Amino acid sequence: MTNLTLRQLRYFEALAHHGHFGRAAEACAISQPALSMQIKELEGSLGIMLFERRARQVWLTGFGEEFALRVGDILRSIDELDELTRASRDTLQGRLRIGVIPTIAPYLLPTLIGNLNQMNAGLDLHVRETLTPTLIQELAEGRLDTAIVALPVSEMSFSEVALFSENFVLIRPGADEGKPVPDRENLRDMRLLLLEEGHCFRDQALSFCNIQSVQQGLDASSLSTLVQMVGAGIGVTLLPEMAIAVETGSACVSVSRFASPQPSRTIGMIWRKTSPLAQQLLQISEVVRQSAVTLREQHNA
Amino acid sequence: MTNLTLRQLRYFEALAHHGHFGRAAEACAISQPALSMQIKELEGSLGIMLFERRARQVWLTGFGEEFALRVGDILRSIDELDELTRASRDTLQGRLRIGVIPTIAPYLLPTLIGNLNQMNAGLDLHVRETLTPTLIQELAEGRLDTAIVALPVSEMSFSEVALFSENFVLIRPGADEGKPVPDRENLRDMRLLLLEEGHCFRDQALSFCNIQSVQQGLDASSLSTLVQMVGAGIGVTLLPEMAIAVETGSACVSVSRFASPQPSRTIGMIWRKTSPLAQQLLQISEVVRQSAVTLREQHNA
DNA sequence: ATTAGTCATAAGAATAACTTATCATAATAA
DNA sequence: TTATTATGATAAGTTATTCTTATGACTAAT
Repeated sequence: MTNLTLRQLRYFEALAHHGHFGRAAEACAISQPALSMQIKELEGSLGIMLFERRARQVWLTGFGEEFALRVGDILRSIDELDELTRASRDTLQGRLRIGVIPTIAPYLLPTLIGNLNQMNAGLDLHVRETLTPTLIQELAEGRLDTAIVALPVSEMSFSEVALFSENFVLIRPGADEGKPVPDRENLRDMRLLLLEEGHCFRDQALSFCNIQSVQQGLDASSLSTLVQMVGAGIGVTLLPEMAIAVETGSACVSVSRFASPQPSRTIGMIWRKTSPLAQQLLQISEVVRQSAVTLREQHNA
Repeated sequence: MTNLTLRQLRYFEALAHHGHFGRAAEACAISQPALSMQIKELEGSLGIMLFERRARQVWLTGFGEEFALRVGDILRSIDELDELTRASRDTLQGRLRIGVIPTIAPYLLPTLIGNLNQMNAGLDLHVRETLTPTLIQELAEGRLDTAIVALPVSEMSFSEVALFSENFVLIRPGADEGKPVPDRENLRDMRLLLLEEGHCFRDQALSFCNIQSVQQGLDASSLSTLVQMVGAGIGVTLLPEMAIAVETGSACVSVSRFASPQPSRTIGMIWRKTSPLAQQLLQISEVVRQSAVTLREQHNA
C-alpha cells in the first residue's frame, strides 16, 4: 500500500465533483480511459470501492464521501504549499539569521530592521551581535545565514560584497574643541583609549596609528563606554562615523575629522558561497546599503 | 507547476530527517542517484532550493524548514487516509442509509440498531421509514444504501435476500377470546380493518382473504391504530407476528393463530446490484436476521 | 429494434523513475 | 603537500508507469 499518488487524488476529486468520467477527464485535461484507469488503480490499492457506477451516473459510496472530505483537505494543503513557494520564490520569506559586529549593530539595526520589515512582510529576522571570529564560525557552521562585518574577511568559502565605507573621527575631551587635529604620528603619543581585544575596530584603530599594542589596562567593552571615558578626560579615542550621532549626543566631547586621507574601514556582507539564499542575500545587501545611506543623510541633515 | 508528487515529498522528508543523501536513499529503499534526482526535480519545480549542500553535510534552508513542517502535516494526513481505509475495508464504517417499511420498523429497529452499534463501532446509521414504493425509488436513486421490505420486489436492478418469514395473526375484540378461529372464507364476511392504501401489509391481508378491496373509509395509518379500533369493537384485523408484543400490550383484544397453512409474508433486504457495499450488506443482513430471531425468542419467553 | 451515451478494456506510444557506473569536489590522513 | 575517503552529481540505459487511440459492452431512451 501507500503507493497512492497525488495524481490519483486529484482525479478522484474531479470525478467526485463531476460525477461523470468523461467530464472529469476533460477537467483534468486527460482522456477518459486514463481517468478510469487511475480511479480503478486507486480503488484497487485501497481495497474499497469509492464510486458506484450506474448506467448514466456515478456517485460516491459512503466511504467515498468520507474519503473525499480528507482528500479535499490534503489537496488544499498541497495548494497552500504551492502558494507558499510562489510567495517565497523571489522575495525572501521565513527565517533570516543575520550576524552583525558590535560596532555596527546599535547604529545600523534600527534603520535596517525597519526597512526590511517594510519591504518584506513575511520575514522572520534573527539578529546575532558578536565579534567577527564568532560570526565567521557560526556562518561557516550554518548557524547564521549572513553577517555584516568589516572587510576583508578572506575566507575562501564565503562570498563578500562591500556595502559602504565609513571614516573614523577623533574624539577628544570637550575642552580640546578647536585645538589642531593631530596626525597619526602625534596620535601615537596621546593616551588612546580602545575597545577590548577581539573587536575588529580596535585593530583598525591601532593599524591607523601604526602601533601594535597599548599597555594600559583600560580597554572598554563598548564605544559608548569609550566616549564616556573621553568625556571624563581620561584620554582620546576614535569612533566610526556611524556611531557619532548616537554616542556623542550626551557626552561633552569634541569631534574632529582627520586630514585626508582619512582613516576608514569598509563594511560588507558575507555569506557561504554554497548558500541557496545567495540571490536573495544580494538583494538584502542592497537594503543594508540603502539603510546606511539613509542613516548618513539623517546625520548630516 | 503543481506537478509535485507524494513520492518527492516522502524523499524530501527522509532527506530532511537524515541530512544525508545516501542514508536517506537507503531509508527509502532506492539508490542515491534516484533520490538526488527527485530532490533536484522538486527544487526545480518549486524554483527554490530546499537544502544547502556542503562537503559532508546537507541541511534545510529557512524556506526548507517551513516547507518541511507543512509536508510533515500532509504526509501524516495521507497516512491517516490509509488507516481510515484499512479500518473500513472489512467492517462497514461510515454512513449506512437503511430504509424500513412501517410495519417492521417500530418492532425490529430497537433490537437491530442495538446489535449494529454493538458490532460496529464506526457506523453512522441513517434510518428512513416509509412505504415500499418510496423506498424502492430512493434506493434506485442512490439515496438509500439498502432497504428492509416484504419480498418479492421484483426489481431487476436489485439484489434481494430473504431474512425471515412471519405469520399473520387474527386480532379480535377481547370479548371474542375463545371463539373458534375463522378461516379465510369466514373472514371475508367480518368487518376487516386495514391500513391505508400503499402499505404492503394491506395488500397482503387482502390477498389472504381473497378480496380485492373493501369499501369502508376506515383505513388506519398504523398498526397501533388498527388494534385500538379492534379494541373498541369496530371490527377485526390482522397483525404480523412481530407486532404482537408491542401492539397488544395495552389494548383489550384477543390474539388467535390461523389454522395451517397460516398466512405469512417474507421479509427481506434489498440493494442495488451495482452497490459496492454488496459484500458488507450481506453481512448486515445476517445481523438483521439475527435481530429478528432474538426478538421472537424474547416474545416467546 | 435501433440509437446514443457512457464506462471498461486492449495495444502500443510516450514519460517518468530507477539502476549501475562514473565523475567531481572537499575534508581527512599520511 | 599529496593521497585517500566520503559524498553528492551526472550519464546512459533499463524498467515501470501513464497516457492515447481504438474498440467493446452495457443500458437507457427513441
